[in-house]
Amino acid sequence: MGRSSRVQAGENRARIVQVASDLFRARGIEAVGIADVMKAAGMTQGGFYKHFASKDALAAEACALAFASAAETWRDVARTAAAEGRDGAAAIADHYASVRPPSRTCPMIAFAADAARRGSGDPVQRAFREGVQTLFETFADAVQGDPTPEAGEPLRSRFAAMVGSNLLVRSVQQEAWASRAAPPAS
Amino acid sequence: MGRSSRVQAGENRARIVQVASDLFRARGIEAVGIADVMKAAGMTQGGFYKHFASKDALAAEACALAFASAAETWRDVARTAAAEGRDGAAAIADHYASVRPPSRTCPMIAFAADAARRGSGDPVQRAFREGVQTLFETFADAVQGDPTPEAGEPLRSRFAAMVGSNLLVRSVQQEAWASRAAPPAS
DNA sequence: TGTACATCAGTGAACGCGCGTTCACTGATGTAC
DNA sequence: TGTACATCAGTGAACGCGCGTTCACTGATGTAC
Repeated sequence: MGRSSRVQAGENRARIVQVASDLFRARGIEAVGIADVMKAAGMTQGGFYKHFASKDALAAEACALAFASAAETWRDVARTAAAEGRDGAAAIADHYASVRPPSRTCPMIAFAADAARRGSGDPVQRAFREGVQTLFETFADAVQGDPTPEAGEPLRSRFAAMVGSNLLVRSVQQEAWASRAAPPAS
Repeated sequence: MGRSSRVQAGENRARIVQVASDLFRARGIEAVGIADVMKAAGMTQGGFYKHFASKDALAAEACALAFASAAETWRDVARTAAAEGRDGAAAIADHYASVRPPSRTCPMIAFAADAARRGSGDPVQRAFREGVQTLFETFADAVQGDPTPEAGEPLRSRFAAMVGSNLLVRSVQQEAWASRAAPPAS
């Protein structure tokens, strides 16, 4: 096999990021090797450095993609709920509490420990910070169309409670920590 | 240097667990090596396996110690608050939100990702689950003496919000995510 | 209480392994004329 | 449109390195008499 076309190379690069995003979410950045990622993308590990300067550079892009993917799902959930007259933020919260496969673990939970241990200039830290901001804004936008804004409970607290509950459910692995019944929605 | 006395050996073992607990909380289990732990405990790495069957076995004990240490601090905080007529649970929440050195990172946050990725039979997972239970009970005990139990907000939600807020503050590294002003208390 | 011996906590070097990264090479793709 | 050459995406093996773990050894501690 010789050189791929530029279009193919671009597709290969995108697939590496996509596959890495899923693997890092499921198993953590440290626990996944370059060889694992490249194999899952259908290539050999030698070609990795034709696309990325380092594993950290890939991690930053994969982290950003995970947040972008989650935000898009949230928007869909809120839009569907709004179309049915339900509260978008409550729909997001319900969706968020539902069980998902490891590759769809909330990126805030999957990458929090890594982000916390990296300096503020680190590219992964930056992707994490921007990703949290995006998710919070998506959540806030969904609540603004709500005709019954529950006064008194600041939005950030609701958001934090949602995240904290999910963290405890996933890590303790007992449903007792779920804040509400998980719907079968994906 | 030859053999240590049984008393000294016991002290050495306890010091290894204590030092590992701090290092694992600060940097994560994977990022800390046996050699790091032993060096911090004032010994060489060869002696490690005279005390523990594996790194995982140490991790489980270190995790349990971190939770026990946190729970003891919470009890002190609640006791002091109660003696001054303040609400114990609120005092714990204030303390919890305060900035601490990395070695005093909340064990729920430091070990959550690891615990979530381990099976339910794993010793670290077990230590984590029991530790969360202990912290929650400590929190609940502190609130029971509260003459003004805020009705409507379940205790688990308050607890989850506290944890989620802390997770976001530490990982995003921006104080905007703090649920309340952090007091200088240690 | 002393003495001779067995035990075993701790040392320091080595082992195998998997990791991130590098590199010489290949051959299809892209470019210049 | 064809042809000759340069480019470079991908291959597969190798490189150092640090990790968890093992091991032969040491000598103070603990034990038996």
